Amino acid sequence: MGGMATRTRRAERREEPLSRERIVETAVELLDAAGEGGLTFRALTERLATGPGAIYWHVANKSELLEAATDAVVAAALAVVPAEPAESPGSPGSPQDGIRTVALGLFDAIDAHPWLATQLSTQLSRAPGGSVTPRVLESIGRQVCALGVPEDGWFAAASVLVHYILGAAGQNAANAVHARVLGSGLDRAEFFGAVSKAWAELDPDEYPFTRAVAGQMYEHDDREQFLAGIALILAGITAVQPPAPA
Amino acid sequence: MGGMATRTRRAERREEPLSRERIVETAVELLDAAGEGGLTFRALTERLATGPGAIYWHVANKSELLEAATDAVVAAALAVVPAEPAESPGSPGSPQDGIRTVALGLFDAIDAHPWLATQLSTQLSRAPGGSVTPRVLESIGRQVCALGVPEDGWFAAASVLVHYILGAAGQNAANAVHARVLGSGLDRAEFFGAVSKAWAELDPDEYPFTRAVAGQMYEHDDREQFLAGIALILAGITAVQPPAPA
DNA sequence: ACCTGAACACCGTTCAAGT
DNA sequence: ACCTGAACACCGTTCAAGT
Repeated sequence: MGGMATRTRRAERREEPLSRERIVETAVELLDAAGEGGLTFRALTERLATGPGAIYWHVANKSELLEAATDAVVAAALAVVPAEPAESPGSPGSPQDGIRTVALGLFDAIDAHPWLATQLSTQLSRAPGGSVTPRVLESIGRQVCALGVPEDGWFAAASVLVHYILGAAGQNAANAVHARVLGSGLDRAEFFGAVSKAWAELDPDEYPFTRAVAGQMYEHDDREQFLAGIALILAGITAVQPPAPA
Repeated sequence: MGGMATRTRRAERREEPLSRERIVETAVELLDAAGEGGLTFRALTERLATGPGAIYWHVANKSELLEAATDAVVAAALAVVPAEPAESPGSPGSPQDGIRTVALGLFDAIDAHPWLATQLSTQLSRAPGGSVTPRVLESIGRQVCALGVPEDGWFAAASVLVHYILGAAGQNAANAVHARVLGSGLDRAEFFGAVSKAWAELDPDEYPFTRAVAGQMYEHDDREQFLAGIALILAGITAVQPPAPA
């Protein structure tokens, strides 16, 4: 919607009136910048140049604000994946591709907003009346259906997928944060070196598996590893319920 | 270690000197009683009849205390499962049984201590130097090995299992807490009724899967549902890597 | 070495008062 | 209807001082 005079736009981002939307937007910025501890009513009031009362006029409390922030980011992340998986027969995407797309969409969203991991897990459990649980459930549920899983297997398949995606993506994001915090340059190597070292010092009799897997854990590409887990689950889904006959 | 005189035991639980162990023990009690919000240095000092400084002498800060509490409970939960899965050829437990045992052990521990779910997820990501990550990883890793999975598949298999177990158990525990809070009597039905109702009111075009799965979600036994997910994963593990030839 | 307890900086939330 | 900002109750943590 172009304006004719650039002058009238001088108000820029200043003084647009406070709104729930603007508050949520600012909350996301604070969370991105400093994690869960960065979202504070003081920081919010400073950034929005108001008092706490103004915020409480638009938002009930902090947890509602967190829920709204989570929902906004998740909705944006899932908006990219097409609603109808592989609609036409000749279309390029298999249901498996659909699941990978949704999974990677959430993986990347959590990578970009590490606070999402904790928040999503929390809200999947609490606040079932909220909008974020149905959103996530629906987006992967559709792909599960498209896979031809019979109805009584829907819940198990969706559960395993959701919990794995959230858990693995959360761990990846946390690792990335650690690496970032430790310094710049060879962050990643340093961080993983520290972990490997700690684990290598474990008692070989008590922790043989952990020691053996320590290297494997960080050697490969994150997304590749993540997708290996998805592949395992997909194999399980189709093994439990043989694919529908053509 | 029997004492001869019962009189000398009169000190009972009173006035045993403050120790890190006693602090952690009390922390677990507070967490069990009132969840994560129940663990406070004020509550701790009151219960232990000291000042905050005394606690800080034995414990560095709150997050170290949380980690210690988590480790204590997890260690106790995993102590029941035998270290060596199906050692002798004729022994009753298959590797699959071993995995189910570990999974249910964690499931029950989280059910008994709902705060464990969040804590475990957090500590699996952060604090890789801690003791709880190796403990969990090792206990299910051994079973994965026993399953005959080749070494390059260890990480994926263990990842999927750990994340599913923690996620699903956490959700179950949260549901149980909600039901408990809502009242007594037909708690569970009421709580799930509320969720079902909220979901039934979703737009049928936008949320067909969520609506369809809502009933399925709460109809069946929790543990049975949980084990269905485990079965799916086990199928995936053996499908990706065919069982070793006899 | 171990404990006391006042004090500090900070948090979410409320509310009478303004416009 | 929407915003201000002082005030409240509570939090984790510190530290000089005791024993």
